[in-house]
Amino acid sequence: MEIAPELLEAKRVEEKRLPPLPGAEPGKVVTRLPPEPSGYMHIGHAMSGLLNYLYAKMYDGRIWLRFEDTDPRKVRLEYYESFRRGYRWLGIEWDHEKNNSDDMELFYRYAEELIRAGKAYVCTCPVEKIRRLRAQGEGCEHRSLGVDENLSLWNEMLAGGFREGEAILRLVGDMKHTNTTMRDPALFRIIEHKHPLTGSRYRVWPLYDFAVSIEDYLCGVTHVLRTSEFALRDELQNYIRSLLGLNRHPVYIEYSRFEFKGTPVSKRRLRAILEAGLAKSWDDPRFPTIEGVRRRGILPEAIREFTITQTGFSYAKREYDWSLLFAINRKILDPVARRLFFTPNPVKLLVEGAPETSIEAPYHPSNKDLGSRILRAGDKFYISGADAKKMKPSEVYRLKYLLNFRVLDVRSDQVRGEFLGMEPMKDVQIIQWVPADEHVEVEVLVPDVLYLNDEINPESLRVVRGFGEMAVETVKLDEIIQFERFGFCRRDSDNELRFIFAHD
RNA sequence: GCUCCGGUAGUAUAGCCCGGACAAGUAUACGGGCCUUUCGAGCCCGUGACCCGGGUUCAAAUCCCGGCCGGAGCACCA
Repeated sequence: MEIAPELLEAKRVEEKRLPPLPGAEPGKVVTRLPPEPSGYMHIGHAMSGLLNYLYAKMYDGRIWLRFEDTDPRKVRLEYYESFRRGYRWLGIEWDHEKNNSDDMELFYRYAEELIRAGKAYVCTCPVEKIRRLRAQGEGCEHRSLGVDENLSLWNEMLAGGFREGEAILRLVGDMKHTNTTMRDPALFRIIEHKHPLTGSRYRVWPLYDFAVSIEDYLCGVTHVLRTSEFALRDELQNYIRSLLGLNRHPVYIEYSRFEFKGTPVSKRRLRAILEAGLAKSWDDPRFPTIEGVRRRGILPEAIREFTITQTGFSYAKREYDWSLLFAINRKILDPVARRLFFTPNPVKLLVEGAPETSIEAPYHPSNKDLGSRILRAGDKFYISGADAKKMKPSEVYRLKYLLNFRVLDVRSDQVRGEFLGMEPMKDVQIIQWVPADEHVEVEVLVPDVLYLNDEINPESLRVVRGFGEMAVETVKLDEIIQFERFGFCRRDSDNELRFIFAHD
């Protein structure tokens, strides 16, 4: 029985679904993308963002893009854009956008409300003392200050009466709580540093838990999908909201970070690579940054499918093998990528008796829409050095689409053979080639993992040079093609024939 | 150190809540075969896992206890 292939395909896609979201009602789900614009977006952000987006979509809900930008010292304008660009590239469409720094006045009002309710106090202890006391589970003398006194201290903070580090606003929590985040956490601190969006207008900045609690309420967020380092904060954030009468809490789902073997996402370790001179920029194809991953030829659809099929809400540490992502990428690429000839480390080949001719070669073995090109040939060629090296006299090979030849002799700089005919022969090794007088120089960057066994891999980027057939010039910037028997490569430069190897 | 949370093949996961058709499913990787004018794709076959020990039960990957290992948090970062 014949089954229409498109039905099979539909079934395949149908099966790839995220597990149901607890407590989700169609049409009512609201999620959020909460990047901190303090670095370039990387693949971990991408997968986490995708999860939030996909669930919003799955339940016909809405999603916010909300920048968690309340540490002026870390935040930079270019990073906001990095995230917007990254999300867009992934096909994530957000319904609303805002910054936490938009709501400073509101945060101040809520702070005052907390102080008036006797639930927050200004603490002027030195940091070390605060840390020590929190560890010991004991409060300091400021905890018992009166509301009026706290109010005037708070206003003094806002007015600039304290310098950075001299005073913070703290929540009245529970100094004995086993969840240490509940032990009178800091709500606001003073930062004397220009913010890229608000300039010098504010000097008292809310901390994460305070800003997030309020923003998640304001945005009507129903589901928070985030990595596990936040797990202990659910309780705190719910508590802050309830003190403020904001009694609608999201469902929290936490999971371990998404990391790839040999490819750290930590800024510290990536910077070490940069400082060691092993990479020049954050968009290096070996980097897990979105730009790096994109340059490497990974498709957004692949990341999307990967997130849906290979991901789970596991707390256990995980380290994905790149091959898992490559396999998906390859399956997407295979039916649409043009096939071209490339001869790395080329060696000359002379086929005695080969006629002057030209052949038409399809760009794809089965996808005819991709068209074909004409290759002209005489008796002189270049073939891949690796192929030449394997050849032994009397062996028979076929230059793909062109002719068969028998090896006469093999030297390090040239292989000589005799022409055996044009028609394909059975059980003959087929190799790629370019005409000796009609080819272009091609350079392929081959990225590998940055770290091997926890140490910097000094050979994480290889450069392969060789000759490509003339049609390589028709490959557009960003187009991903397959150099036959070499691998899928993306053109990385507009004016040079420089490619980046994705995977085989 | 303290507090949480985990541990299913090399890797990533399904199953665990509600114990039984799980002699553990899938993907990837690996091995073999078929197909193919690519060492790619596709198709077929195969190797490979419930951290350890005890307990509960007719029955445990699933429940309980202990151990070991791993992760996260213990910020005036997010």
